[in-house]
Amino acid sequence: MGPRGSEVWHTMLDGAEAILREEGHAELTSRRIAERIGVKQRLVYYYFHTMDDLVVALFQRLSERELSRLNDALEAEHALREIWDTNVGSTDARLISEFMALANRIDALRAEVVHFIEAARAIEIEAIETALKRRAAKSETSAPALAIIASSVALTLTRERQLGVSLGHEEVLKMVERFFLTVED
Amino acid sequence: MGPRGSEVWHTMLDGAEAILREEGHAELTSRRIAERIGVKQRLVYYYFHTMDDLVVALFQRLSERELSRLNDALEAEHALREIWDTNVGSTDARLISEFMALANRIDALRAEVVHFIEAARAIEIEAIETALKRRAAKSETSAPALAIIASSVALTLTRERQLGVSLGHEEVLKMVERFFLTVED
DNA sequence: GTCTATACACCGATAGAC
DNA sequence: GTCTATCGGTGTATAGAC
Repeated sequence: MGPRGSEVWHTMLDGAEAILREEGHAELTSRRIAERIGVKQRLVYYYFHTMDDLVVALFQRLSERELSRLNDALEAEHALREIWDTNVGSTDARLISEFMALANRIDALRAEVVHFIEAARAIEIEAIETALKRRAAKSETSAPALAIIASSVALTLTRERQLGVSLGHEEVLKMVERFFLTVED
Repeated sequence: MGPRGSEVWHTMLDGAEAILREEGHAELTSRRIAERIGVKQRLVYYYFHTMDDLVVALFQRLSERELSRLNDALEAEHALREIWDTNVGSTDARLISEFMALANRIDALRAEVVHFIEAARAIEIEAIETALKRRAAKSETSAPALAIIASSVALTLTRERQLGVSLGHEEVLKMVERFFLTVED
């Protein structure tokens, strides 16, 4: 396995990520990656033993960045709102759906996905608990339940917006806004 | 295009659906379908001009069945609970994720997915409105918002259960149960 | 309606030179 | 570390016989 973390290594993952976002996993081949970043196909197999390894590494890199981002948000004043806005505003639903389909097939990727979901949820639960405590409001509300609801809805809104569906979106956004007003300023 | 709705036509879609559920779209090829149902590959192209056509037809068949099921549930006494239980209990999250990824690539499929989401949501909104009216409770609650929340959460719970994640599931199920007790006896 | 046979493209992966 | 060259396999799709 080639030097993990090297410049070329990152360049290859950059190319792979762009292909996955723009064209989907059917086009995510060693040849397309090499063509895109201007090297020969053989080199991809120098840095990643198999294409599955490359996909797992790509998800790991993305997962680490996202978890780091979530941890940073935890320090912000309005952590909840920041997490929500980012999830709804800059999540790439297509990228996620491609990874989900790939995880059905690649065991190592599925393990990474599970780890990410659990780690992200733990952070989000913490953000919600902090917000609820600060307002000392509705202590009977379950933070884990809210965490699942919020992340589920955020993903759905993003996916549907990208598909071109908007039925009910306005109403749910209003409801979320009302919730924020009760727990954060 | 071969006889749509004929016996062989359905057999082919049955095989395709099984492959998609069990092995994913990477294995959904004309050769594998033919092998699985015991015909020659050429025949697949007699009934479906292209593999994309087959995928679209498969989703349409599934979509029609699901919408019909939802409409039937609307007639039941506890429509909401029935819809919820089916969504959480017998939805195949893997099948959905495979279709989602395919929809990123196949325009005609994306159009079918959009139609399904909108039709299903309309039915679910109706079920929620009926339940809310019957109890004359919380008339300020938005049915479209609840519809999005419920379907989002149901899909997440199903997907995560199949992945092996359970963090927060118990809490959200309790919350749903409490909601049912307030609108449906 | 179902078959045999095949054209053609592209894939993952490896051998081995420089 | 990057390359040329290549192998074996599989995919979509079509020509055309029966």
